[in-house]
Amino acid sequence: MPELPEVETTRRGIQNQLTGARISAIVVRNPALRWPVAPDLDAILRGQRILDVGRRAKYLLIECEQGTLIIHLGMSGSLRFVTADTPIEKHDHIDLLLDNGHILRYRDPRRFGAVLWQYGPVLLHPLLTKLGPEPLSDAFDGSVLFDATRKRGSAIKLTIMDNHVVVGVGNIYANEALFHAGIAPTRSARSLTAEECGRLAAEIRTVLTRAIAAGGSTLRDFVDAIGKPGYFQQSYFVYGRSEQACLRCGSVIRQIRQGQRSSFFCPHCQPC
DNA sequence: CTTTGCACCTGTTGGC
DNA sequence: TGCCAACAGGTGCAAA
Repeated sequence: MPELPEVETTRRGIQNQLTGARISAIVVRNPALRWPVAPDLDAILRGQRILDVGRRAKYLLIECEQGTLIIHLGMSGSLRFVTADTPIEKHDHIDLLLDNGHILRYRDPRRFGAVLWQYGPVLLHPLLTKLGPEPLSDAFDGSVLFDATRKRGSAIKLTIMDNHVVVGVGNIYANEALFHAGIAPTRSARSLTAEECGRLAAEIRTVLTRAIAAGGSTLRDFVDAIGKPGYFQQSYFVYGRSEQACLRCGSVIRQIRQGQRSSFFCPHCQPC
Protein backbone atom coordinates (compact mmCIF):
# COMPACT_ATOMS: atom_id res chain seq x y z
CA MET A 1 0.00 0.00 0.00
CA PRO A 2 2.62 2.30 0.95
CA GLU A 3 3.52 5.52 -0.58
CA LEU A 4 5.72 7.73 1.52
CA PRO A 5 2.87 9.08 3.68
CA GLU A 6 1.86 5.56 4.74
CA VAL A 7 5.46 4.66 5.52
CA GLU A 8 5.91 7.78 7.60
CA THR A 9 2.57 7.22 9.34
CA THR A 10 3.68 3.68 10.12
CA ARG A 11 6.99 4.95 11.47
CA ARG A 12 5.22 7.34 13.80
CA GLY A 13 2.78 4.65 14.82
CA ILE A 14 5.47 2.23 15.97
CA GLN A 15 8.18 4.56 17.22
CA ASN A 16 6.98 4.97 20.79
CA GLN A 17 6.37 1.30 21.46
CA LEU A 18 9.67 0.23 19.92
CA THR A 19 12.08 2.84 21.20
CA GLY A 20 13.75 1.70 24.39
CA ALA A 21 12.37 -1.82 24.19
CA ARG A 22 14.56 -4.89 23.99
CA ILE A 23 13.98 -7.49 21.30
CA SER A 24 12.97 -10.88 22.70
CA ALA A 25 12.84 -12.68 19.39
CA ILE A 26 11.97 -12.42 15.74
CA VAL A 27 9.81 -15.17 14.26
CA VAL A 28 10.13 -15.59 10.51
CA ARG A 29 7.45 -17.86 9.04
CA ASN A 30 8.24 -17.10 5.43
CA PRO A 31 11.69 -15.73 4.57
CA ALA A 32 10.93 -15.46 0.85
CA LEU A 33 10.60 -11.71 0.54
CA ARG A 34 12.23 -9.65 -2.19
CA TRP A 35 15.54 -10.77 -0.71
CA PRO A 36 15.68 -13.79 1.58
CA VAL A 37 15.43 -12.88 5.25
CA ALA A 38 18.74 -13.77 6.94
CA PRO A 39 18.44 -17.20 8.60
CA ASP A 40 20.40 -16.01 11.64
CA LEU A 41 18.33 -12.87 12.13
CA ASP A 42 16.81 -14.13 15.38
CA ALA A 43 20.24 -14.81 16.83
CA ILE A 44 21.43 -11.37 15.78
CA LEU A 45 18.48 -9.45 17.20
CA ARG A 46 17.84 -11.23 20.51
CA GLY A 47 18.63 -9.01 23.45
CA GLN A 48 19.35 -5.89 21.46
CA ARG A 49 17.79 -2.66 22.61
CA ILE A 50 15.99 -0.49 20.06
CA LEU A 51 17.35 3.04 20.11
CA ASP A 52 14.99 4.71 17.65
CA VAL A 53 12.85 4.22 14.56
CA GLY A 54 13.91 6.27 11.56
CA ARG A 55 13.20 6.42 7.87
CA ARG A 56 15.15 7.00 4.66
CA ALA A 57 13.06 7.17 1.51
CA LYS A 58 10.50 4.37 2.03
CA TYR A 59 12.87 2.29 4.13
CA LEU A 60 11.97 2.04 7.82
CA LEU A 61 15.06 1.92 9.99
CA ILE A 62 14.80 0.10 13.32
CA GLU A 63 17.99 1.34 14.92
CA CYS A 64 19.45 -1.15 17.38
CA GLU A 65 22.58 -1.26 19.50
CA GLN A 66 24.68 -3.17 17.00
CA GLY A 67 23.12 -2.09 13.74
CA THR A 68 19.84 -1.47 11.99
CA LEU A 69 16.89 -3.58 10.92
CA ILE A 70 15.79 -2.23 7.54
CA ILE A 71 12.16 -2.79 6.61
CA HIS A 72 10.58 -2.00 3.25
CA LEU A 73 6.86 -2.53 2.78
CA GLY A 74 7.02 -2.95 -0.97
CA MET A 75 3.70 -2.75 -2.74
CA SER A 76 1.46 -4.52 -0.25
CA GLY A 77 3.26 -4.61 3.07
CA SER A 78 1.99 -3.42 6.44
CA LEU A 79 3.00 -3.46 10.07
CA ARG A 80 0.64 -3.69 12.98
CA PHE A 81 0.66 -4.51 16.64
CA VAL A 82 -1.04 -7.74 17.61
CA THR A 83 -1.54 -9.73 20.78
CA ALA A 84 -0.27 -13.23 21.42
CA ASP A 85 -3.66 -14.74 20.58
CA THR A 86 -4.24 -12.85 17.34
CA PRO A 87 -4.73 -15.49 14.64
CA ILE A 88 -1.90 -15.71 12.13
CA GLU A 89 -3.22 -15.13 8.67
CA LYS A 90 -1.97 -16.28 5.34
CA HIS A 91 0.48 -13.49 4.60
CA ASP A 92 1.68 -12.72 8.12
CA HIS A 93 5.32 -13.52 7.47
CA ILE A 94 7.17 -12.10 10.45
CA ASP A 95 6.61 -11.23 14.14
CA LEU A 96 8.96 -9.01 16.12
CA LEU A 97 8.57 -9.74 19.85
CA LEU A 98 9.54 -7.11 22.39
CA ASP A 99 10.27 -7.43 26.10
CA ASN A 100 7.59 -4.80 26.84
CA GLY A 101 4.93 -7.21 25.59
CA HIS A 102 4.32 -5.66 22.22
CA ILE A 103 4.32 -7.84 19.11
CA LEU A 104 4.84 -6.17 15.77
CA ARG A 105 3.52 -8.20 12.86
CA TYR A 106 4.69 -7.84 9.26
CA ARG A 107 2.20 -8.75 6.56
CA ASP A 108 2.93 -8.63 2.85
CA PRO A 109 0.79 -10.57 0.35
CA ARG A 110 2.90 -9.83 -2.70
CA ARG A 111 6.21 -10.14 -0.86
CA PHE A 112 7.84 -7.27 -2.72
CA GLY A 113 8.98 -5.96 0.64
CA ALA A 114 12.22 -6.60 2.47
CA VAL A 115 13.58 -7.15 5.97
CA LEU A 116 17.34 -6.75 6.12
CA TRP A 117 19.99 -6.39 8.77
CA GLN A 118 22.92 -4.02 8.55
CA TYR A 119 25.71 -3.87 11.12
CA GLY A 120 27.11 -0.44 11.84
CA PRO A 121 26.04 2.81 10.14
CA VAL A 122 22.90 2.03 8.18
CA LEU A 123 23.47 4.67 5.54
CA LEU A 124 26.39 2.59 4.30
CA HIS A 125 23.98 -0.10 3.19
CA PRO A 126 24.20 -0.50 -0.61
CA LEU A 127 20.47 0.17 -0.99
CA LEU A 128 20.78 3.53 0.76
CA THR A 129 24.02 5.00 -0.54
CA LYS A 130 22.80 6.21 -3.91
CA LEU A 131 19.50 7.73 -2.86
CA GLY A 132 18.64 11.30 -3.76
CA PRO A 133 17.39 13.96 -1.34
CA GLU A 134 14.40 13.56 0.95
CA PRO A 135 11.48 15.49 -0.55
CA LEU A 136 10.53 17.09 2.78
CA SER A 137 14.04 18.18 3.70
CA ASP A 138 15.95 21.36 2.89
CA ALA A 139 18.09 19.27 0.55
CA PHE A 140 15.27 19.31 -2.00
CA ASP A 141 13.90 22.40 -3.68
CA GLY A 142 13.25 23.92 -7.09
CA SER A 143 16.86 24.62 -7.89
CA VAL A 144 17.91 21.07 -7.01
CA LEU A 145 15.17 19.77 -9.28
CA PHE A 146 16.13 22.22 -12.01
CA ASP A 147 19.76 21.05 -11.93
CA ALA A 148 18.77 17.39 -11.92
CA THR A 149 16.51 17.79 -14.93
CA ARG A 150 18.90 19.60 -17.26
CA LYS A 151 20.34 16.53 -18.95
CA ARG A 152 17.19 14.47 -18.94
CA GLY A 153 15.24 13.93 -22.10
CA SER A 154 12.78 11.55 -20.48
CA ALA A 155 9.37 12.50 -19.19
CA ILE A 156 9.18 14.62 -16.06
CA LYS A 157 6.92 12.10 -14.31
CA LEU A 158 9.50 9.36 -14.71
CA THR A 159 12.17 11.78 -13.52
CA ILE A 160 10.50 12.72 -10.24
CA MET A 161 9.87 9.02 -9.59
CA ASP A 162 13.59 8.30 -10.01
CA ASN A 163 15.16 7.73 -6.59
CA HIS A 164 18.40 9.35 -7.74
CA VAL A 165 16.60 12.66 -8.27
CA VAL A 166 14.33 12.70 -5.23
CA VAL A 167 13.12 9.81 -3.07
CA GLY A 168 9.64 8.92 -1.90
CA VAL A 169 7.55 10.14 -4.82
CA GLY A 170 5.31 7.23 -5.77
CA ASN A 171 2.83 6.93 -8.59
CA ILE A 172 -0.13 8.53 -6.83
CA TYR A 173 1.67 11.62 -5.61
CA ALA A 174 3.71 12.05 -8.78
CA ASN A 175 0.41 12.39 -10.63
CA GLU A 176 -1.09 14.68 -8.01
CA ALA A 177 1.93 16.96 -7.74
CA LEU A 178 2.14 17.37 -11.51
CA PHE A 179 -1.53 18.30 -11.63
CA HIS A 180 -1.19 20.94 -8.94
CA ALA A 181 1.91 22.32 -10.62
CA GLY A 182 0.06 22.50 -13.95
CA ILE A 183 2.66 20.40 -15.74
CA ALA A 184 1.85 17.53 -18.12
CA PRO A 185 3.48 14.24 -17.06
CA THR A 186 4.75 13.74 -20.60
CA ARG A 187 6.79 16.94 -20.74
CA SER A 188 10.47 16.22 -21.16
CA ALA A 189 12.30 16.97 -17.93
CA ARG A 190 14.74 19.33 -19.54
CA SER A 191 11.94 21.40 -21.03
CA LEU A 192 10.87 22.62 -17.59
CA THR A 193 11.81 26.16 -16.68
CA ALA A 194 13.35 27.08 -13.34
CA GLU A 195 10.01 28.48 -12.31
CA GLU A 196 8.19 25.27 -13.22
CA CYS A 197 10.74 23.26 -11.25
CA GLY A 198 10.10 25.54 -8.31
CA ARG A 199 6.36 24.97 -8.53
CA LEU A 200 6.75 21.23 -8.94
CA ALA A 201 9.16 20.83 -6.04
CA ALA A 202 6.81 22.88 -3.86
CA GLU A 203 3.79 20.79 -4.89
CA ILE A 204 5.63 17.54 -4.20
CA ARG A 205 6.33 18.80 -0.73
CA THR A 206 2.78 20.06 -0.18
CA VAL A 207 1.04 16.96 -1.44
CA LEU A 208 3.18 14.62 0.68
CA THR A 209 2.92 16.81 3.76
CA ARG A 210 -0.85 16.99 3.45
CA ALA A 211 -1.14 13.24 3.02
CA ILE A 212 1.00 12.60 6.07
CA ALA A 213 -1.14 14.99 8.08
CA ALA A 214 -4.30 13.24 6.87
CA GLY A 215 -2.78 9.85 7.61
CA GLY A 216 -1.86 11.01 11.05
CA SER A 217 -5.36 12.10 11.86
CA THR A 218 -7.52 9.52 10.15
CA LEU A 219 -5.13 6.61 10.45
CA ARG A 220 -3.64 7.31 13.84
CA ASP A 221 -4.25 3.80 15.05
CA PHE A 222 -4.15 1.88 11.82
CA VAL A 223 -0.90 0.28 12.84
CA ASP A 224 -2.45 -1.51 15.78
CA ALA A 225 -6.03 -1.66 14.62
CA ILE A 226 -7.26 -1.94 11.08
CA GLY A 227 -4.17 -1.76 8.96
CA LYS A 228 -6.25 -0.41 6.14
CA PRO A 229 -4.46 2.63 4.89
CA GLY A 230 -5.86 5.79 3.58
CA TYR A 231 -6.14 5.20 -0.12
CA PHE A 232 -9.71 4.14 0.26
CA GLN A 233 -10.77 7.16 2.22
CA GLN A 234 -8.78 9.72 0.30
CA SER A 235 -9.80 11.46 -2.84
CA TYR A 236 -7.42 12.68 -5.47
CA PHE A 237 -7.59 15.34 -8.15
CA VAL A 238 -6.43 13.08 -10.98
CA TYR A 239 -5.20 9.71 -9.74
CA GLY A 240 -7.75 7.03 -10.55
CA ARG A 241 -10.12 9.59 -12.11
CA SER A 242 -9.77 8.70 -15.76
CA GLU A 243 -12.81 9.77 -17.86
CA GLN A 244 -14.13 11.87 -14.98
CA ALA A 245 -14.43 15.64 -14.92
CA CYS A 246 -11.47 17.68 -13.77
CA LEU A 247 -12.31 19.14 -10.37
CA ARG A 248 -10.80 22.45 -11.44
CA CYS A 249 -11.95 23.01 -15.01
CA GLY A 250 -14.37 20.21 -15.90
CA SER A 251 -12.30 18.77 -18.73
CA VAL A 252 -12.13 15.01 -19.04
CA ILE A 253 -9.21 13.46 -17.13
CA ARG A 254 -7.09 11.29 -19.36
CA GLN A 255 -5.15 8.13 -18.55
CA ILE A 256 -1.97 7.11 -20.33
CA ARG A 257 0.85 4.65 -19.74
CA GLN A 258 4.38 5.74 -18.82
CA GLY A 259 7.08 3.33 -17.78
CA GLN A 260 4.54 0.56 -17.26
CA ARG A 261 2.63 2.74 -14.80
CA SER A 262 -0.65 4.60 -15.20
CA SER A 263 -0.53 8.37 -15.50
CA PHE A 264 -3.54 10.62 -15.07
CA PHE A 265 -3.74 14.25 -16.08
CA CYS A 266 -6.04 17.04 -17.15
CA PRO A 267 -5.25 18.09 -20.73
CA HIS A 268 -6.49 21.62 -20.02
CA CYS A 269 -4.84 22.30 -16.65
CA GLN A 270 -1.66 20.48 -17.71
CA PRO A 271 -1.00 21.50 -21.32
CA CYS A 272 1.70 19.67 -23.25
C1' DC B 1 25.63 8.44 -17.50
C1' DT B 2 20.72 8.02 -19.13
C1' DT B 3 16.97 5.21 -20.47
C1' DT B 4 14.10 1.19 -20.99
C1' DG B 5 11.92 -2.95 -19.83
C1' DC B 6 11.76 -6.86 -16.84
C1' DA B 7 11.41 -9.21 -12.71
C1' DC B 8 9.56 -10.41 -8.27
C1' DC B 9 4.21 -12.22 -6.34
C1' DT B 10 -0.70 -12.37 -4.98
C1' DG B 11 -5.23 -10.47 -5.09
C1' DT B 12 -8.95 -7.97 -7.30
C1' DT B 13 -11.69 -6.56 -11.09
C1' DG B 14 -14.00 -6.62 -15.40
C1' DG B 15 -15.26 -8.73 -19.75
C1' DC B 16 -17.01 -12.75 -22.09
C1' DT C 1 -20.58 -19.36 -12.03
C1' DG C 2 -16.13 -19.85 -14.24
C1' DC C 3 -12.10 -18.47 -16.74
C1' DC C 4 -8.66 -15.35 -18.29
C1' DA C 5 -6.35 -11.06 -18.98
C1' DA C 6 -5.13 -6.78 -17.16
C1' DC C 7 -3.89 -4.14 -13.47
C1' DA C 8 -2.44 -2.66 -8.56
C1' DG C 9 0.73 1.56 -3.75
C1' DG C 10 7.73 -0.25 -5.53
C1' DT C 11 12.16 -0.48 -7.19
C1' DG C 12 16.54 -2.95 -8.10
C1' DC C 13 18.80 -4.54 -11.95
C1' DA C 14 20.47 -5.91 -16.58
C1' DA C 15 20.91 -4.40 -21.00
C1' DA C 16 20.89 -1.04 -24.65
